[in-house]
Amino acid sequence: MDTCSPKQLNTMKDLTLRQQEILTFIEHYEWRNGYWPSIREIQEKFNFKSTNAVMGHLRALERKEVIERIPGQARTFRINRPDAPEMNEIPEDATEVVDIPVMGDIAAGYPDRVEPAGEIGRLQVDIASAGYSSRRRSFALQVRGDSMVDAEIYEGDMVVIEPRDPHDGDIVAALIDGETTLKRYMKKGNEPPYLKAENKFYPELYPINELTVQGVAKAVVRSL
Amino acid sequence: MDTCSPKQLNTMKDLTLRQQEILTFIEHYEWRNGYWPSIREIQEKFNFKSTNAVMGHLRALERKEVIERIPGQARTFRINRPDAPEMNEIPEDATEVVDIPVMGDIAAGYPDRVEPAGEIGRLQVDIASAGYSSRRRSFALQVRGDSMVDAEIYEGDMVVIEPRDPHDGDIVAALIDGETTLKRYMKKGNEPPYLKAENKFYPELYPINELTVQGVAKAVVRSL
DNA sequence: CTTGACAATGGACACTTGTTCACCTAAACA
DNA sequence: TGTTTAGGTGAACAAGTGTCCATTGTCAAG
Repeated sequence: MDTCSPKQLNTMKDLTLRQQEILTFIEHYEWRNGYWPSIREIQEKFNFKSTNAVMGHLRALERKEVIERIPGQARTFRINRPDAPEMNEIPEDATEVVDIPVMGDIAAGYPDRVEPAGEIGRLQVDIASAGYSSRRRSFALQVRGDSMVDAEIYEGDMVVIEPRDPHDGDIVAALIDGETTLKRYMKKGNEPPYLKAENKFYPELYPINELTVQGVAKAVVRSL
Repeated sequence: MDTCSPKQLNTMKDLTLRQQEILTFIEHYEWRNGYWPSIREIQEKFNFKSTNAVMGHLRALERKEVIERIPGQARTFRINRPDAPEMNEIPEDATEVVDIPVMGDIAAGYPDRVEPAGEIGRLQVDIASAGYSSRRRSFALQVRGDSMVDAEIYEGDMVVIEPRDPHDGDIVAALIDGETTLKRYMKKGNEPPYLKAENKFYPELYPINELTVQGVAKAVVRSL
């Protein structure tokens, strides 16, 4: 633990491959399930024959201050993410911000299979303005195409989707022809609902059934 | 200014006062700590003499489908939000999103730990102790004016600012005339840097000094 | 009065889960 | 060559924790 080459510090990123895998699994598990994994669940995931294999890694992660734990208590983790560097004064009209990891791959239907693709980057979103209500299981989609330009949503933007039933006028993520696209959900009175592209050059209407809508767009995020 | 409070979102009508209290505590606890409470922690909070008092309420909440639990497993809850039915299917190209619940009105600073004392506090939550505590020095600004329309940033958008040193071409939050505004930071070669509005009708250049730049815009968020 | 929902007590039991001790292997140093 | 570090096995223990039993009391509705 000495080493002491001047620049060498435990800067959070000198994790072993194995340690990184463990960490990723823990974070991912929590996202999928809403609660943290137990030691033995981690053990099982990595086919360890002993819980102590997990313990070793957790101790390492704790030593490197990547995670925090409450000794003796079940399924209690805390992930330490790096802080932004300190700088100038914070404006008074600033609002608090959410940290959103953008993960590279996700399983088709998020059940089990999530291999450590790791995160592509992190987005930070002001939560109050994003209007989240669902704590987890929201996800982001990257916009392809120009079908929503009239709503000022452009190619490459990230759209935060919250799974829930749409109301008239909502922008929704809809599964059409096996692909997820953004459309505006329209439902007037007792008429059957339909989906509509927000581009005057795409005056298409789409039929809709129960399973088409995957969620409602809550916010647009454009990374700069 | 909507405070992103957890309990307001599920206005459970058929819940007893006591059940509502329990539910609120569970949500609040998870909020503060990043993991769920154990039965006995709930018991202690309400000064029950028996864990079975808690069990009764939890069973009731389950029966009313307000919460879900995994039998026999510790600290595993799932809150059924009224407006969020079970997700249909997650698109394959979805990216993962984790959000942190954030209380609204702590904009002016980063308050120290505010314990809800005996009460089920509704006002302020210690973000720092939340599981995801992260780059909490970042902040968001709401855009006023049209000085950045050419960068497709419109009035009302939220811009996420990360406090750090700018590079050429970055969009920055700058303190000009006592007000924080968005400008593009320009620095070519050895010439002194300057700030520039992204609107062809505002061809202004602003002098810059060390303290002007408060941070770099990382993302634009538009609430839908 | 009876019934049923709601609220709570007290104690006991068994599974879940974190933790630890002893011991092993392989690679990296120095 | 010994020493350290990362990674792992195996078994066992104790605390954390969910669960269930039997009982008591209140209160509103039928």
